[in-house]
Amino acid sequence: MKPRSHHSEEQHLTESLGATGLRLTPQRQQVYDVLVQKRDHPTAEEVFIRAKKAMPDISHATVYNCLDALVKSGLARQVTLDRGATRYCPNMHEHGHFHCDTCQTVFDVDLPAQAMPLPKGFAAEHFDIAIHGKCPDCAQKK
Amino acid sequence: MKPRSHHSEEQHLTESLGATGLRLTPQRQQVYDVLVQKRDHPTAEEVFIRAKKAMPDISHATVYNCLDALVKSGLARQVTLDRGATRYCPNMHEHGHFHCDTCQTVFDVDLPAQAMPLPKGFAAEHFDIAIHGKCPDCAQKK
DNA sequence: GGACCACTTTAGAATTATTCTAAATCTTGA
DNA sequence: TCAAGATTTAGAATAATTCTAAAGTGGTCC
Repeated sequence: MKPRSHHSEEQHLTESLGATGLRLTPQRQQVYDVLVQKRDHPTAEEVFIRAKKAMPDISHATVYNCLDALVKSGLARQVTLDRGATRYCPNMHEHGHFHCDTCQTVFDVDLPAQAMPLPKGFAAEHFDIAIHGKCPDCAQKK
Repeated sequence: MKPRSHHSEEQHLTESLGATGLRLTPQRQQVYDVLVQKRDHPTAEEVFIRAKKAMPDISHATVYNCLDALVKSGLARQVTLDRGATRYCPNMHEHGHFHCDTCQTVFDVDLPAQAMPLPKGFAAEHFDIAIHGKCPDCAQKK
């Protein structure tokens, strides 16, 4: 048995997409790269703008399609805070999002393995935890 | 000292809005009533449609304005689930939202007094917890 | 007992976010 | 090589929200 040292990113994408019946395409790769390169929770529009730099012909609809594909395949998460555009995050580790109401930054924060006690019968598949407040810097500046 | 048996809803609204520098208007009252009468987490558009029945001249922008006023005054919460319209909820008791991916219903669920351990320095003001999965009925029907 | 001022509402236009459509392109397996 | 299915594309269409300017409302200070 050939030892696989570690999955390359490409392998990882191919497998995750494949498991959902989807293919890895250059556009999906590109959109994923954008998410990973700057983990600032960009909106679809921002992803579009960044992706265009490397791939000028990519279209708006494709970015939405790619983001959906990544989300469905468990490669990215949607982050919805308030009204306004949905944001995307490639961090699949269990975490929540802290939104600083002052500087508007979104931070990933580790959260305790969700022992969230739900009423009997509810079957949870996914938790979205958004916390609003002030980040350390803004809290200090009072 | 005159005993105040309990706040009337109107008093409650007037006080909460007042504390934020806002007035209780017939429109705000109406929008609040819509939220309280059917607690199914309606979107702004749905609130608009329902409010129009009792107040045919109310406008779209006013509904948004009223909802914002209620949220700012701590009389209602925004509920954002995935992409798509924001929903509103007059339940100010600490709770999270369970969204059934099958029947699309949104349930209020009690959650443990948030002992959510945040990294040092973060000052949380508000938690939004959305859980996706299957509600008891849909989970059973398999 | 009206003038004033700040707050609100209104209709509709404008903007923003997302989805849809139909045609062109690419992939893959037979 | 072909056909079927998946994907991308530009642009139109729709949905969600915000903006704008004008008109309405209410309380208060002479």
